[in-house]
Amino acid sequence: MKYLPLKKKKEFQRALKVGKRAYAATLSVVYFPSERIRYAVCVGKKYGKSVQRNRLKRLLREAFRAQAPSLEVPCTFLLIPKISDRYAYSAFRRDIGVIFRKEKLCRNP
RNA sequence: CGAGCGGACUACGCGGUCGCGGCGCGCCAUGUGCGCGAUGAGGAAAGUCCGGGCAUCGCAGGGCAGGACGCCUGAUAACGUCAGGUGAAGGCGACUUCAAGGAAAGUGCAACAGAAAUAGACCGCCCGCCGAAUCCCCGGUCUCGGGGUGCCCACAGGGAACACCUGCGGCGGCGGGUAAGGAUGGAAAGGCGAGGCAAGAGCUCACCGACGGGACGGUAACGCCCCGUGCCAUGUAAACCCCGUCCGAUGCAAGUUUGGGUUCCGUUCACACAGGGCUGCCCGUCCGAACGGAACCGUGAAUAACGCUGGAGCCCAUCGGCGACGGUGGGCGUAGAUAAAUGACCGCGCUCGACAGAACCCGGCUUACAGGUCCGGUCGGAUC
RNA sequence: GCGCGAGUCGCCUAGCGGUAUGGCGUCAGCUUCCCAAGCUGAUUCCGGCGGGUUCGACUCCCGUCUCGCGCU
Repeated sequence: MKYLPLKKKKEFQRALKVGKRAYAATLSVVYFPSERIRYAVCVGKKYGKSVQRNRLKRLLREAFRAQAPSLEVPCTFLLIPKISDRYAYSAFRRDIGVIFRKEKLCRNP
């Protein structure tokens, strides 16, 4: 099962317009229900140079991929990390799980 | 052994599980799919500072403007790059650094200090004349008037004399000569020594430097030697500029294909000198259309495909060359994304892992960088 | 990706080869019963950073850092 990325600028604008927002310590999430599980990460130039940005995107994708199988309701997600000096995989993975439970999107309470 | 110099290379490794990009093959039978296989960032991929390829502008032509470069010879597709030399500067040395043409083509600038700044004469030195020279104040304004200070000193000779005359010297004034010396400065009209002179001065001479000419060596920059000229001309051209060489513009968001069809309406400029393109301007040259709105069918539209990676390619051997590099032969197939691919976890090892992520492609430059490996010189110390 | 521009006092600026100008601010004094306003004086920058050219660089040249803008 693949998780599809969002690509077009219009899709991002639509998500930001209709989606619900949820927050955790290391990142924010915008989501709305859709037919399949889709996601994107938002990492602009303010997060650093290309090496730092690529590293951040890899960590977010890996954390999302680890938590996604527990989802019950298929949605489209935008992952927006908070700016920091150090980014950790374990913190992203934990906070994504926290948000899923808080928004009642997964089976295990 | 210590210190230092130059060059080349490398950029954590191995195993396992789950994932990512495009590619190939297979399957389910077309979707926003599944499986297998090999493959997948750099020495700087960076900054975008130069040079090219490639593409479009009809051709890429001439001139002006503008820009870049600047010792010589070579390498190269080209370069502001590289190699080998020359010169200058630094270092005991290995070696390093240098935008290194022209200042008698012209213009500009040179603060402060200093007597004087691109030329000059304040002091000084010397010669001549003078001692009612001269200096100060007020008025006037360029011919001056009034008031005050002031009739120099020492020595020698003549002389009755402290008068007066003469002489040497000092002090002061005026006129002239001079550019040796003078607190400065980045720079003071070649330097230094001797002769010469009233005092001085390339005025004269030796040496060094500079300039001009010639011979020799070198492809050349240049080196070296000889002869001549007493020497005139500060610095700055990364100030304007002059000389020589080179440069058409725009850049893959270039550009090509699809991006619809029919009907109607409107605007602009034309049927030769107006408009538009090539170019910032001129010459020259080319073109007949361009744009906007409405209705119906159709519709993925900053999209899709191409450009997009086989190229001045990389590696090895050999030959030519001091070298950059070139020739020949053999081998290799090596990212191609587009919200944009290398990660997470576990185990082991060690020196505990820096700077950092392709976006059309190459050649350089510059900048960032934890360490590690190899090679070749140098200096110092000790021992033999 | 490609092409441009700017960094001067705590803030905003001027100047563009000769040790940096003005305003706001801050501090002190005068004025007032006190405050504000006003007046007077003082304080503050060695020029984003590193080299080079020059006697001398904020200024000219090169490199670098940061910030900003344009092209779809």
